[in-house]
Amino acid sequence: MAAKGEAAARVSAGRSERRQQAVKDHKRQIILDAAQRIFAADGLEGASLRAIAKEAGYTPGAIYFHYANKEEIYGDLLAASLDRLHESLRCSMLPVKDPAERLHAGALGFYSYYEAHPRDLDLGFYLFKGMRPLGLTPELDADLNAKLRAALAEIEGAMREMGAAPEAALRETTALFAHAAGLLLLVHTGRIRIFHLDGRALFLDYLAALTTRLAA
Amino acid sequence: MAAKGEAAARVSAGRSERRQQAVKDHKRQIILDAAQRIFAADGLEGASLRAIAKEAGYTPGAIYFHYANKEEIYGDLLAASLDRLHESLRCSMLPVKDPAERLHAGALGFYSYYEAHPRDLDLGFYLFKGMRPLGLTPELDADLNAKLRAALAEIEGAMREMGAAPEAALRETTALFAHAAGLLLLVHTGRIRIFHLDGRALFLDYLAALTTRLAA
Amino acid sequence: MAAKGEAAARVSAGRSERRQQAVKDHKRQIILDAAQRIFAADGLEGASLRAIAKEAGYTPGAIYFHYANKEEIYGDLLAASLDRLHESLRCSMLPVKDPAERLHAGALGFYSYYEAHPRDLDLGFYLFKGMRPLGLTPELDADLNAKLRAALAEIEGAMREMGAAPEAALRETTALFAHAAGLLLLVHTGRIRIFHLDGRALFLDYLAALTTRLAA
Amino acid sequence: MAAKGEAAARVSAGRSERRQQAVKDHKRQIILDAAQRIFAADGLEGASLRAIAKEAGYTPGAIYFHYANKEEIYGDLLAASLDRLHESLRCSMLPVKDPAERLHAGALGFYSYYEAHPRDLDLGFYLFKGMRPLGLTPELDADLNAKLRAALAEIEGAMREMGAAPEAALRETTALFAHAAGLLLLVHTGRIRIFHLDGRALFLDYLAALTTRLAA
DNA sequence: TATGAATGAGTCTTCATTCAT
DNA sequence: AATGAATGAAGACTCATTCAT
Repeated sequence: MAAKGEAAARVSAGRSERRQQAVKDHKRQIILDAAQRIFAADGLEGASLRAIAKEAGYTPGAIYFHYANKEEIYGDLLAASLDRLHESLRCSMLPVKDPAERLHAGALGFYSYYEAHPRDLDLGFYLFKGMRPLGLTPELDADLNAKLRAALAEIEGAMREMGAAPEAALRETTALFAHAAGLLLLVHTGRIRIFHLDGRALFLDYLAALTTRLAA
Repeated sequence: MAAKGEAAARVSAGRSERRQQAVKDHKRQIILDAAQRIFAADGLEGASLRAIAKEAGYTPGAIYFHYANKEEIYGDLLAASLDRLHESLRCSMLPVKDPAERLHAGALGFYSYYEAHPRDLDLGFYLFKGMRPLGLTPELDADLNAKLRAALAEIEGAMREMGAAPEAALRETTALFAHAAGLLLLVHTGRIRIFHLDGRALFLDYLAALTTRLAA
Repeated sequence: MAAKGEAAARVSAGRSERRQQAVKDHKRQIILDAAQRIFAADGLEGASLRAIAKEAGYTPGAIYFHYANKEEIYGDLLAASLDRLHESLRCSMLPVKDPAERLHAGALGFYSYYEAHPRDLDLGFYLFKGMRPLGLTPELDADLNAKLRAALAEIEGAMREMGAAPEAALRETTALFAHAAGLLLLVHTGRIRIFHLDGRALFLDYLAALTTRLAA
Repeated sequence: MAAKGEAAARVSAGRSERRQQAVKDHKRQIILDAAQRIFAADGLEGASLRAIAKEAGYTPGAIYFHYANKEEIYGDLLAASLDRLHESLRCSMLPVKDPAERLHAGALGFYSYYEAHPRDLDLGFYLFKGMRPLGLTPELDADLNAKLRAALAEIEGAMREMGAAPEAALRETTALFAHAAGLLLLVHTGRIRIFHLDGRALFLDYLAALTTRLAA
């Protein structure tokens, strides 16, 4: 009877644990959504923990039960953003059969995603405020890198299907990433206006040259 | 004799004015240097007026005699950086006769400058804190843009000497700028490590493709 | 039994809430008292949030948990003062039966209150720093005006009992208020000394004339 | 010859001194006018020495050659205001023959002056920030009091011509002053609106009662 | 006489974080 | 799990005043 009871307890504990975990995740999500809204409205610097807490319907102190600190929220926010990016790429590439066209779709999808969500790019690079090793734990950092790689792997894959060697595909994907990021920086900071040019047009130019290169 | 005395006085006044101006500039320079150091150590966000003043050997209030506000210091810092960039490009391009080689020298000089001075790139883009266009007055902003364009004009010129049409030269210069910026972002944030690649090598790849393109 | 428990819980919750509210009010009171002391010592302009916080045994930031800003403290201070005034008037008028005598008691009580608390009058008029209507929110302002009117209504009531028409009572009350304020200004600034006269004596003269007027 | 030379020198010194004094006064006047403008625009608290200096075309430090400190400027400002008040009263009373009418004209002139120049009343009472003996030297204070008395003496004189005993005239003048000041306080702070009454109308009521009193 | 530079103390307010309850 | 309270350090900026030149 005792064993039975224990087993039941264990099972019950398992269920209860799972439920608790679900509740926990849900609350984290609520905070995350609030952070996203605040962050979208006020930017990285403007978003204070107080504001996020308020938006989430919590007091500032309560946040610390769900997140160790502000950086962790940012990490989660970035992870979610990268997941959305990945999903977006998948959706736009999946229906396309031809590898070259798939590459085109994916690359443009990448550019478009960050064109539409400037803050997300900001978030992705916000560590670049002077190299301070701040924030993110190595694990979290590794996790974020993996997510980014996973998203870019879609594009890399298309290149390989086009016949690119693995190293070449990696190099071109990285270069593509850098090019898009650089252009978006110009676009979002308004610096592109100096040149009276259009970021998307320039990106299409780059894509055209890339396709030629890969075809050769 | 009276005339002579007046003339002397005028000259003396001119000298004194010039001296005063020189002293004034020198003081601004001291503050600017201090800002540069603080800024290099703590990043754009971390650099406080208090810290800058302390580093410069001033009280916070004293700064306001030389600069109207923090933004103005940033503006000056960026202007100085762009001037140094321009000077650096000129030095590395001037001795080179062949246009293609000059382009190569200039482009690499551009990349190298920001590779060596990560904060300067950060400074150049620091408005990208979430799209708020705040900060720099329109005049200052225009001035800074002009300085950037002047520096890039060196590279643009080389392209034109290689036979590129004006619009093409502008497009390619902008793209080059964006590509370098994107790569440097990857490098400085350490994100390049995800791909186990070298930023400079990637930039050289880009340059090679560009040269081919312009030659065609 | 469950119902009973719930009921108990509800009661307990009610008690706890009430207790919390009491604690909150108490803390506000502590700050208010500190503000009153600082304010009495250094005047309205001299009283800084820092000083108030220190006097209250708080850090400056802690004040903002209890008050949104400095103005709100002033508002509370003034509200408390007006309540004390009202209470004081009630106490001095209540025991007096004869309307004329009650008016006399009330009016003199009014004068005496501000004679004894110079800063409170200052507080009441502190918006007069050059007509800028800033400060108090409209709601708070309305609330304070209501408190003042409530206090003066005691005097107005006595006038009406003496047979004054409503409009006359209002006019005379307002005039009485103005006269007292003007005299107190002369007294507190020491300007009354120019005339070698006594403020209270002058106020009694005014009261005598007023009584005659109302009797007619 | 020596004597003659000395005399000439003395005379010349006298002239030069007088000229210097005139220049000095003129510069003080320039500062004073600037202060008046700034002060009218920004109020007592808002007017900073820097702003006044700038408005006067001086640097802050230069002000200290003409005024010992800010308070002294205020003192001069008040003195000038009181002179203007006096002049204003004289102008409005002089043409009126009948003493009762002259009193009326003077009293209303007094009210009107401060009604039109709210800041001047503020200035006159600004010491009332908690009794601090700040600022004005005893001599300056005495001077200002004399100016005020001189202005009010016009009104006092009219009362005496109406047959009032000296003490009664002084008392009534002081009371009139206080009444006007109290009403103006209510008007300028907007507090009069609580009562839905008009300051000037109330003052006229007061004047009517006063005239009756003095006629009796 | 005037400037330009500097001081030093001060202003109010915001922040991420901690902790007793 | 959450609150309400509090910390303490920091933020940019302003002030009247002084003083060498």
